[in-house]
Amino acid sequence: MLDLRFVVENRERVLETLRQRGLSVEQVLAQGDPWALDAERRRLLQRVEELRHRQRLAGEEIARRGKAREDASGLKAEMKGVAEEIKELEALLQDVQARLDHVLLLLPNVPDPSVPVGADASANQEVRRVGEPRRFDFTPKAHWDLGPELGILDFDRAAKISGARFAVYFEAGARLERALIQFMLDLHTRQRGYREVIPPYLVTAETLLGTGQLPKFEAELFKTRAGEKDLYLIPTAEVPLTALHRDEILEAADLPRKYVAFTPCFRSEAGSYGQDVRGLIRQHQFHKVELVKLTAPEASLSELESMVADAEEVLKRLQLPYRVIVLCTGDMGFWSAKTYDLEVWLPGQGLYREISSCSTCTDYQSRRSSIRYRPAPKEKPRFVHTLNGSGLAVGRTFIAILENYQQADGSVVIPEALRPYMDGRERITRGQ
RNA sequence: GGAGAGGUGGCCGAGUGGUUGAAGGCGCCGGUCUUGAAAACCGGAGACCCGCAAGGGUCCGCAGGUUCAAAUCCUGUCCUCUCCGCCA
Repeated sequence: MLDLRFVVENRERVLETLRQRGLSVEQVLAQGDPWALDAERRRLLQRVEELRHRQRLAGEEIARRGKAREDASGLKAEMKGVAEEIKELEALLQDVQARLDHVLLLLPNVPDPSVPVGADASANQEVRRVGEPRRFDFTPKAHWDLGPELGILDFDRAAKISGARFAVYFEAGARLERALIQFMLDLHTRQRGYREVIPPYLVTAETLLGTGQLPKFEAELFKTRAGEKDLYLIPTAEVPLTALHRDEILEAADLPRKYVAFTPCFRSEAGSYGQDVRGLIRQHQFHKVELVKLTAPEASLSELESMVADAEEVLKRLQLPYRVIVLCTGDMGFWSAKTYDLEVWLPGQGLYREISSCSTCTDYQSRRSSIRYRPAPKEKPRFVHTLNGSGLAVGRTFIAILENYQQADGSVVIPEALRPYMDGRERITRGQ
């Protein structure tokens, strides 16, 4: 969430952010006016603190008179009234605070000044293109044809077992998926300085509140129930990784903190009916290697650039053509201040498709989650900046390999970088 | 799942309802001593929030309750540990 003080002091900027993101100002303010609520909160708080101070002093006096065997009944009676007044004011305060918190959670992050302003994806800007799309002397197929034909992907049986938006991987398919995971983890841990983590895949509502998925995006999540307990399946490892240091104060020397995790991700994809229904593009369950960094505010933007480079390195080594896009204000995620997408070329579909998204969330998540660091000994703690990025989405990388490395006979050549992870195998062919 | 124990400052650990924001120890910081360090001795310091400051407020897992007053009493809840059962 945004800093209350920032909101109070930068009313125009906050309203502008809502507009730039294509959100309705009226609709958000209908949930509560943060400026009016804050004024009310201050008024109540001041009064409560004053009474509490009186109560404390009177307590000491009563104790003193008790020892000295003096009468304190009048003071006690008076304090009873004060205690009641405090209770009443606190109830009011709690209500105002709750309403204020509620609105604050619904305000999105303020975009970085370098982000292009625009209403939707059409205002996104291409930053660079890397690699040349290969020329085919035959018509390249889409992975949803290639995979089943090779016997390594089975959507029909997945539908039988679990319904739409699931896939079964067989043999070389399963092996390729596993090789990609291993390859990416090795790259990020050995050469890019990330610490490997296996986090929980089920998290509490509180954790999701900290990263921003709740309360606004509950529909996208799978919720589980076991007895009295509600837990959510993670939509991305960003959630547990960012939450690792919730309620902690880190040392400046510990920054940047860099984590990489391979996890399955679960998304309900509510509201995407009819979109990307074929193939692996949009599944309820998919694999991702996720990068997360906690940094000092000053380092945020440069760390974002280097994170994008980390994700790009995977594509470069797999020799997949891609482009880098900077998302405009209207297309960015709710809690992001700046986002780069990597889009890989998919010849079977003739388009560039998102395969990674790297963002800095500045202090939006760290404030919600209370993740701080101490700039120097004795100094006041400050909120860290949180960054996250896919490094990469494994399923979509799988797609890219199938489509980019397909041969006229329907086989798929395995990129050299992956061969060590597949027993030196060079090619996936039907029936092997 | 059953039975029990417990959650206090960076860590360990004491705490009779009222100068206890909290003894003591470890660790930490400063000093004495030493060529330097260690040891020893002396002194200092809880955290967070608001505030330029003075100062104020909050915090003994969390949330309620009793009371003039709660770390201390009551209720609920979460978590941890031990034993038993089950299980990858």
